[in-house]
Amino acid sequence: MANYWLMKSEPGCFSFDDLLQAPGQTTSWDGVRNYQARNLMRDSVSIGDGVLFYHSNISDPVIAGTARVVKGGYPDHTALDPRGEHFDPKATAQNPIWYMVDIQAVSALANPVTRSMLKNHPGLADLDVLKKGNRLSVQPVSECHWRMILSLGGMIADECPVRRNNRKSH
DNA sequence: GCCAACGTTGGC
DNA sequence: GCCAACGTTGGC
Repeated sequence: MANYWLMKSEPGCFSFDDLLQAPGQTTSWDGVRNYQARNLMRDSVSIGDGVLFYHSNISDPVIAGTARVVKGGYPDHTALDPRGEHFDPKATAQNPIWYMVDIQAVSALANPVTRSMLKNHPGLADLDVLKKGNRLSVQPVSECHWRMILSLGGMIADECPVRRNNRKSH
C-alpha cells in the first residue's frame, strides 16, 4: 500500500513549475540535512508513494501540485562534493550519512490549496504542516488527509470515506 | 522584518 | 550528559 508525503520547498529555490520543466519532470530531493527527514527518506519513502508539493516561506504558502516517488531512498551524493553547497565533510561513500529520493511531477492542482484553506478545513486540524514550529521538510500525510486535500484542490470528488463512517462514534 | 520554535554545536 | 549559545526555518 502506497504512503503519502508532504514535501516542502521554497519556490524561489525550487518550485513546482521548476519540477514540471525539469527533464522527465523528475528531480532528486537532495540536500536535506535533517536526521528525521533523512530517516524517513532512507527507510519509509518508497516508489509509488504520493507527494504533496508544498511551497513554504512565502506570504501565502500553498500546496501547488502532486508528484510521485519514482526512486526510493539512496545516498545523497551531493554530500560528497566539497565544492557543492550541500557538502558534509563527515560523509563518505562507505558511510553516506544523507539520503534522498527521486520524485516526478504528476499534476498541478486545479485549485492550489493555500495554507489558509488548509486551516479552514476542520478535517485537517491535525495535519502536521499546520502545527506550530514544525520544520520537517518531509512529512507523512494520512490517506484521509491526502484525499481531503486533493478534494480541496479540485482533483477528486469524494472526501474521506473513513471519516464519513466514523462520524457517529465521535 | 520579527520572532518563536527547533536542531545542532561545543564548553564544561 | 547537561545546557547555553547559535544558526535556521518559516509563519505571520
